[in-house]
Amino acid sequence: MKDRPIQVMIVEDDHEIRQTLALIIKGTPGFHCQHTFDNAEAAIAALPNLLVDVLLLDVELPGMTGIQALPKIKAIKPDLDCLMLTIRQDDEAIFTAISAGATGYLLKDTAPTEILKSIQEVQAGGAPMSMQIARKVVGSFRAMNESPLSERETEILRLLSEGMNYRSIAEAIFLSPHTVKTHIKNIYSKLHVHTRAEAINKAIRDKLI
Amino acid sequence: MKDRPIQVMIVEDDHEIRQTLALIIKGTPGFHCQHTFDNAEAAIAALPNLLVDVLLLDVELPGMTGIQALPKIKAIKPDLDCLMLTIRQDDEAIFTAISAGATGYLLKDTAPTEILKSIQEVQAGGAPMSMQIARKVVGSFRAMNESPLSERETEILRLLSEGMNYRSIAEAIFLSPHTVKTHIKNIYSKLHVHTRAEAINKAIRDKLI
DNA sequence: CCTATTATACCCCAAATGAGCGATTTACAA
DNA sequence: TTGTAAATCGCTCATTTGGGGTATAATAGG
Repeated sequence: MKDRPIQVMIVEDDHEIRQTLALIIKGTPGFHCQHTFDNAEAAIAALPNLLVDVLLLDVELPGMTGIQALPKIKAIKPDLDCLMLTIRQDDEAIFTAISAGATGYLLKDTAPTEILKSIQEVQAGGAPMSMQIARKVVGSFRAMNESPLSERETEILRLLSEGMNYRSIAEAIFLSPHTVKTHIKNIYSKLHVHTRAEAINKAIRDKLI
Repeated sequence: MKDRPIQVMIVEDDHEIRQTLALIIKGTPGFHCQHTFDNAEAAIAALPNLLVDVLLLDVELPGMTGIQALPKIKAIKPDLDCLMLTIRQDDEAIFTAISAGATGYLLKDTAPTEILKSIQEVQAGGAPMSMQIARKVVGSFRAMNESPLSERETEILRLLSEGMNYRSIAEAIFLSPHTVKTHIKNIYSKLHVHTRAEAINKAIRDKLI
């Protein structure tokens, strides 16, 4: 890879934390930190002219938040690796950030040495997360709230989502079309929807099918 | 927490790897490893009577694979933390495993000390992943393949998925119902589907909406 | 034992859908 | 300049859908 130091940029409104991080990074061989900002707006304005490998970005910032800034930053430098720093472990914020392009997500109580390690890990193609965060991320892959639908209903809903009509479904599972219709009415009722479209939408998003 | 050693169980068909792991774990203070198996069937049969905190489970096993075994294991001990071991970084397998309840996912070339660390991390509520895996997991939150649909079409498809009919959509975005209908026909054509149900199904799964 | 749930089946009917044909305008790339 | 894609608007018509009912039998769960 490259032999030059890893250029780290910091966007963090807390003066104390910002300086501490910068000092630690600058004091570590192989790391450089020339650019620090206390707000997202200034960082975005300066970014186009800077050489940066890894960005430490606070989530809770005055004015534009880190979450809001992230898409704009990625628009300027799509390949920049962004590590989010946060005090809160807010599920929503985590997933929003990751969707917006954050590569890792660290809690602010993470030890400085861990943060340095995370920066290296990001450079090496990893996705460092505080372990609490990692579990949340992994957990969201399941989120298998047990279905309110019966097996039969789930089966019918799946066929429905594949574009089949009453008659086809009835033939596929050896029922009367009337019965299929009744099941579908019950499905709608259970999912609190009134159309096929809503039912499929909800079913997929809730991982029912 | 507990003061007793962490009880680790290993299911791994490669004799070499299994013994090595067991020796390392047994040789480390705070860790115990009394139960090792070379196939999933035997492990599942024995599991109900064993005291186990963490399971190291090989993905590639003869007979029942680790992936297939995982749901059965979780059915017996829902709170058991399972770390999957694999040589391949197969996207599908990773997500299947995580969905089935794997807590972490390690590549077999992970250093033994890292594996010990991962076991501790799992016990502490984390979700250890090899860094390549972590990036895959994080990456899958985006997976924003650019859409074949135009903006207008995407907008209409979204409204469609919310259960609106032609007329409602037309009113919502100030168009003639005829136009809405034409757009929807074009959507079907682009997605290669013939019904609303299929379109919504495909759109959600492909992250178009 | 009683009740809720599930799975099954039927009827009527207004409204919505999808297939099959059109069409014009704008805009941008080849 | 000639296409091509996108966005807009129009028609007809057979088929499908969803809401409103009702009803039976079997199987749970309390």
